[in-house]
Amino acid sequence: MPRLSRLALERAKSSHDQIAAILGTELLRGSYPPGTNMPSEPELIERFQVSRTVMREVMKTLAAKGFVISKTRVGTRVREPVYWNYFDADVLAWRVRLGLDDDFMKSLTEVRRALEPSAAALAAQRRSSADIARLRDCVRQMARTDHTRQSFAEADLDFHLAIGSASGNPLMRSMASVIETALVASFAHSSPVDDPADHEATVNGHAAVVDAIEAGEERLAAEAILKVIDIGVSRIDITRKRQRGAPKR
Amino acid sequence: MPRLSRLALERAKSSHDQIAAILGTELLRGSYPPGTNMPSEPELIERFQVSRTVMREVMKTLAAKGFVISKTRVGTRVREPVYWNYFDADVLAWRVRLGLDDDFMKSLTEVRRALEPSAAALAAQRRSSADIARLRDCVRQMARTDHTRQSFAEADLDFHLAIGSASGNPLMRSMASVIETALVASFAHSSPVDDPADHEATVNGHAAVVDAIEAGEERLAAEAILKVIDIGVSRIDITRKRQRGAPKR
DNA sequence: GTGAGTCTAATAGTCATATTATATTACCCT
DNA sequence: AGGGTAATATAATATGACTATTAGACTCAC
Repeated sequence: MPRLSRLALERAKSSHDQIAAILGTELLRGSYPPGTNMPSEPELIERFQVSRTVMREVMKTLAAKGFVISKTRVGTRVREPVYWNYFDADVLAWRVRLGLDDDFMKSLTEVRRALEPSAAALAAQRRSSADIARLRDCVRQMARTDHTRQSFAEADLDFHLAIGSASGNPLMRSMASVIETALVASFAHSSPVDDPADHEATVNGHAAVVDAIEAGEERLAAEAILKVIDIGVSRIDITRKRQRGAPKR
Repeated sequence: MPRLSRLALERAKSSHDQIAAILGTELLRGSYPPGTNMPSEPELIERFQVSRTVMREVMKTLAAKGFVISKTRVGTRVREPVYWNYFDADVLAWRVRLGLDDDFMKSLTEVRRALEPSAAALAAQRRSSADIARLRDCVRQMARTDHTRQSFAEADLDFHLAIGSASGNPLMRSMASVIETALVASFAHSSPVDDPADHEATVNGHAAVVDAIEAGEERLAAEAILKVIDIGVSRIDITRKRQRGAPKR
């Protein structure tokens, strides 16, 4: 099974995707202030050296994600950030590539702390045996001792996606798949596998979530997953402080 | 201020948007099973009687929203629903147009019950005076006695958007704007303005949320907004039962 | 037979150009 | 001055040609 780089921001896509990523990143960075116009079609064509067709399809992509809106005779206007679809795999990938600053991580964590306990509680309500089997399997994968940061991150991702599925709510599931992907990217900086004690604690935390779900204990499940999230966050904080104190590169 | 039809599903857009809406709706309805191919470009061109340019841009839009993925020589394949961007204003609008069945409303409510209390709690944490003033103003608007269903729905929408803003979390704000829009559409069926007592209770419920936020009482704010949500849900349930019992049209 | 290489054809991707629709601006007429 | 109208800039749509990619068939050596 070739599950190479689900997390890695894939490279060498079509010219379309590359340009969309470039402009999307620039928009996220604020290079084109909301309410103003993007450069006109001819300018962008000149800049990227592509045909009008490609340029237009890129703009359609950005429009579909809520970044811009094109109107005849007025040009392509940048919309207010409120309308941007942050919950989009591409957008989040662009955002991640821009850097995981503290503010962004904080926002993401807040959303996660809001959603995941609810998802876990719902899972405890429905608790189909298939879902529980899948969750158990995820925990088993996480417990393996031969993990790289990357492989552990993927196992962790699978677990949280499984929670989303087990909630039985397609909207939850959809959000989970997007948010977690971004979150897991942070494992590049700090990972439980760096420390056996941390690893064990993390695995046990996840196992506790499954236990609570299987027992149908909604409240317990919610609390357990909250604990898992907070452990992860504190690890990131610690790592950051340490890096700030003695920057390695 | 021309705030005519923020909720109304606008009509007579470009051929592009119309076709995207049609295909998007069909996808949501399940007319094209995940994993299968969409009709080929020529077929779709034939069906909609548009140029290849337009057809391709429509496909780009659907691809940008996660519905399909196009590859040379294999065609345009429908992706698994997990990847669909439900949290997209257009997608949700299509979904709403498809009908607000019980399952969907339930999913939406579950997400709302997860997110809004957190947003309110965060708002209580930060509680800028500007945000509180804005919220108070929203409540004042809701309290007006000359509301139509539509105008009340918009005032309600504004309130929940303001909560999202006050949370200080751009991701929360972004989700709020999408979810609420769909939710508010349900006011077409049942609205607090139909019953003065209901109206008053609803307004008081919202005011209580603002009070809690102003006082910095996170827990209280979360509980208060949960109550507001649940009142709305029970109204919808009651209306539905009544309609089922004695269908009016 | 089996497997590695090669060819073919189907399909989306890209390009270039022309025409049309629409909104802004400025102008003109009353 | 006001309201309609024409000029104009810009994106929207159309068309047809060419390119790139790759699934699937086909070939051939072993």
